[in-house]
Amino acid sequence: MKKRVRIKDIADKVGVSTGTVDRVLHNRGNVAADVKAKVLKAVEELGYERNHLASALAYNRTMKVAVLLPNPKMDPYWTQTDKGVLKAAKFVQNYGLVLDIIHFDLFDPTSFANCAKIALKGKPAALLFPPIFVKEAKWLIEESDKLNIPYTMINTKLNETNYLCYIGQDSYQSGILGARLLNFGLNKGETVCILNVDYSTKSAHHLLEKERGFRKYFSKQGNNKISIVREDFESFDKKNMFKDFLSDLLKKNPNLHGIFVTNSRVYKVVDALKEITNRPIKIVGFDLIDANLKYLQENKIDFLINQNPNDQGYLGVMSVFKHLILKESVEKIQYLPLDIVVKENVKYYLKKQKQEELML
Amino acid sequence: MKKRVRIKDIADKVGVSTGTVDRVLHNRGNVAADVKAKVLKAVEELGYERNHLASALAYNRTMKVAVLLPNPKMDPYWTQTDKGVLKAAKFVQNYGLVLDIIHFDLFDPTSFANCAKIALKGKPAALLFPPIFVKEAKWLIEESDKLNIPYTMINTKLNETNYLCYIGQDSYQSGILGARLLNFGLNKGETVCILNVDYSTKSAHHLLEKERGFRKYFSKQGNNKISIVREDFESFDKKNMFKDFLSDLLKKNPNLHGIFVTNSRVYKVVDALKEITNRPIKIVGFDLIDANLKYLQENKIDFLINQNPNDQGYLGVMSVFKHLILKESVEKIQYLPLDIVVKENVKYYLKKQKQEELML
DNA sequence: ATTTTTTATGTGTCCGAACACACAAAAAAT
DNA sequence: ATTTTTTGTGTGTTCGGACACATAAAAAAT
Repeated sequence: MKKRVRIKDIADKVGVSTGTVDRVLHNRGNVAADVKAKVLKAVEELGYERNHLASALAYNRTMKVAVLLPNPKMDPYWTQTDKGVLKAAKFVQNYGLVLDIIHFDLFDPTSFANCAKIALKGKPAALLFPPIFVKEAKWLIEESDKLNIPYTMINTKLNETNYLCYIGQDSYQSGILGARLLNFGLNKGETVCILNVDYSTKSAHHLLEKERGFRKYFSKQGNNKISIVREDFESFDKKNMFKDFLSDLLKKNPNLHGIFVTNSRVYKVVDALKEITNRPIKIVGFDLIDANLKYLQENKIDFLINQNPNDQGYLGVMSVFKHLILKESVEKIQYLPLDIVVKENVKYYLKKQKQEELML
Repeated sequence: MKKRVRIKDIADKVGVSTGTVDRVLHNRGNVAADVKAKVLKAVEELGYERNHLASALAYNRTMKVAVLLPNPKMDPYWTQTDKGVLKAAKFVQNYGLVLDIIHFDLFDPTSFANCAKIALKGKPAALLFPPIFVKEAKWLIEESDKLNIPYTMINTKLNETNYLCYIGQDSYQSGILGARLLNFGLNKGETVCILNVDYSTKSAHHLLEKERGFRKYFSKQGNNKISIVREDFESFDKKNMFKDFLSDLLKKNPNLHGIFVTNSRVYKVVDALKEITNRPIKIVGFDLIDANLKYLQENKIDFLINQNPNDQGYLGVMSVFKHLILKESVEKIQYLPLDIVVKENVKYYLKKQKQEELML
């Protein structure tokens, strides 16, 4: 196995100094056209590839990347994303990328706006944030465009913006997937329910997309094998009310044998159901939170769909890394994988979530 | 965000030279006990972490890792593993790990033995191989133990060996998973078939484990809801024979509504079935090969279970990297994730297979 | 024709860590 | 007490690449 080609090797071959090769490689100018051509040819012929390690070492300056995230203490979902960011941070710091992680209040647009200002004040080389608050995010995007700072958006996509990369969940597709799984388990003539619980405006878009996907799947099948009902329940903490609500639902739909819970609150559904009926009902929900995992183990939840928010953070940072350090092109839209999780394979995904350590 | 602590920083704090700190960090000896203690304390206090980039750069020697793999041209499965290895190779070469990839003939033990000899002759710092041929592999293992060369095994585990790490598929668990999926789709009184096709001794162990897991799942359920039959078909290329075989199977089992194909030949089952019956039969098989993917898209295969052989190669190399370069401990047994793949989420896994590029 | 400016190229230092070498002080052998 | 050996410590060079600086050659301005 031949050893790696260095700048020096190219310089020797062409008969110039390393400085000149360096100028060519970085397009610093001040190189005669013919020499430049010769160098480029040698680069090609020898198959030169930059040594990113030495490069990062010599470059010896840290680029700052401002990362805006909701305070991880406020929400388990964002805790995960935060962890993913932190893990990536450790990796990229070797290459001189320093993350400036700024936490804002998930429920306060003003807090986001303030943090955005702070972020920009630090003169970052790139930005990473979820544009949860549209108005405030648009301001940030405008400023970034003016200052020519690339930004990666996660979680929520704002169209008609000039982002480097978007990383997030594919809600529509996850709805389709949920339908697919329930359809596999249900028989002709049975009814399935799309259940939105703890409905809030912030998640409304995602939930609607899931419903749209869900319905799309069945309409595509075209056989009317299964009928669909949709129900929302908002004031969710009132457990008794919820039980009544579900009892009512079951009474009205005697053939209801499947429930698609559009978010992570699926455990609450199981909680309530087991006290009011023993009708076999197949249940599909989202997210590997502890309460859900417990019921998954007990076979009370059939499938959990997982879109690891950890990855969202990790990949977000990596997109910036690829752009800034490796200077490679970045795929503009990256949807998180939709993992189908059952009791029998859950351990692999939990391990991944806990460690995700294979890459340093 | 504070900048990284260097060896120099420690040296300054303790009042010694960088050489001394270096000696402490590498346990090179020749350091006074009290000085060593002080250095260690400073390391702790300042939170020093080695800069792997600079370290690899300065170390400036390549360690060779011999990788024994079946010739990738002979088998799509091993093509994948090979790719995973190659990808990891590119990553680790920056750190001075050079892979010496040696291909042997998948069907020839002598070839493996010869390649093993070649591998050892190169005086590698570590070994990576699938111990497919037990006798020959044991010889290699003995030699490695004598020479004190660490080795990682992939694909097949040889017990009572002193391996650094084993990475492979969890066949038993994948059998359980297959049962779980079919059980979800089948109704009381229906029959399911475990079908081994293209049975060969080399894969016998894996197939038996899958069957064991499959049966275990149903016996655990304990409700006798589903009855199980097991069938083998060996001379598989004879398509007409296979059709007759399947026709016969269907006739004998009028309630057969599920088939668990224990390997990647599931597409052949679909091929044959569609010409002899229109009975609805739910089908679960393995591996994301093109022929299977086609039927997955057409809803003729319900689930494919995927254990990315790519990962096997990648993680195998990384285990050696972690051990040799990062000097971190390595998890001894790493089973590959069991991905449940349906038409609706297949694209994520294909993408992963094609690129798997997030980490350089 | 001479001076000034621009363009092209080479040289040297640095990044953080690894390790060879030099050398003093301490310990052991004479 | 002197010489030899061992032990402890500091210095200097190196890895591959980035970039500041120096300088020579060519082009432009006077």
